[in-house]
Amino acid sequence: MTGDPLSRVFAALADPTRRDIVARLSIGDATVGHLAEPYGVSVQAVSKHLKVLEDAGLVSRSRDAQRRPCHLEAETFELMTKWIERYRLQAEERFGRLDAVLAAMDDQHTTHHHHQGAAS
Amino acid sequence: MTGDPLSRVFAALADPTRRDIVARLSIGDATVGHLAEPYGVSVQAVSKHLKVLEDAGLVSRSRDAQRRPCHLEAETFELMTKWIERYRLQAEERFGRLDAVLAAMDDQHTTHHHHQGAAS
DNA sequence: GCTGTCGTCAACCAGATGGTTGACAACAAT
DNA sequence: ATTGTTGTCAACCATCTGGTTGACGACAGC
Repeated sequence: MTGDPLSRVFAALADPTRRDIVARLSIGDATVGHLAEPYGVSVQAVSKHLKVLEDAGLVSRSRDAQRRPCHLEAETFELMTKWIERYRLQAEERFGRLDAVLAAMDDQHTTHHHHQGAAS
Repeated sequence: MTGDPLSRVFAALADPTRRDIVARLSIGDATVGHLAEPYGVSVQAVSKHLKVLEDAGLVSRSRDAQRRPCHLEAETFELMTKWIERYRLQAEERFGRLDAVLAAMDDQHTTHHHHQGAAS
């Protein structure tokens, strides 16, 4: 809708209902009606949310009779993570803490347990 | 201001001017007037942007006489990256592409070790 | 003391956003 | 062909957002 692709992605995820929709779609595809159930909002509102997510490239919709199954486009997340990592690392480096950050990231990937409070 | 912390962070970064401010602050601290120069907006507008970034926990401001040096709080980025990675990995896993994703991430870290300039 | 600079606060405005309700298109089922 | 289900479109409304201008507070220098 408005602005550049990166702005659309960030704006799309700035709403808790839309983040929740993304969370549910990460489990598996779903229809609009199915997605609308848990929230206290109308189906039209959810349809709008899905349009925002679709414009951001985070969701795609196909056809199945009168249903519109929604599918999460996970690749779009990289647009954000690339931007974030770039400036986070740059800032961390200014404090000479780059090594600690990289170590924490490696730890995060190799093991799935919660992170240690090494950052400070 | 509005909503939960995660929404505030995403909303703060949904604006290109604010992302640009973050990019500049990743190079080093700066005053409000100094940050306002490159954009065709008033100092008051930039002051508002900084308030949004501060409310999101992405920026902190100290005092130096009548100046208010702005400082990037890089740790707050983790709030986002954690959320993003969680659902991205979950979605990728559904396609059996988890191995490829993890490989790409490892590659990203090893290249970062030889830092700056290459990441342009 | 005045004067100038840096920044915030307050009021205002146009446009976007998130929600509602009502109408309707597309398809399935009877 | 009529009925029911699924979802979108359109209009409307309240609130938020990003910008403006004007006034003011805090501080440095004359």
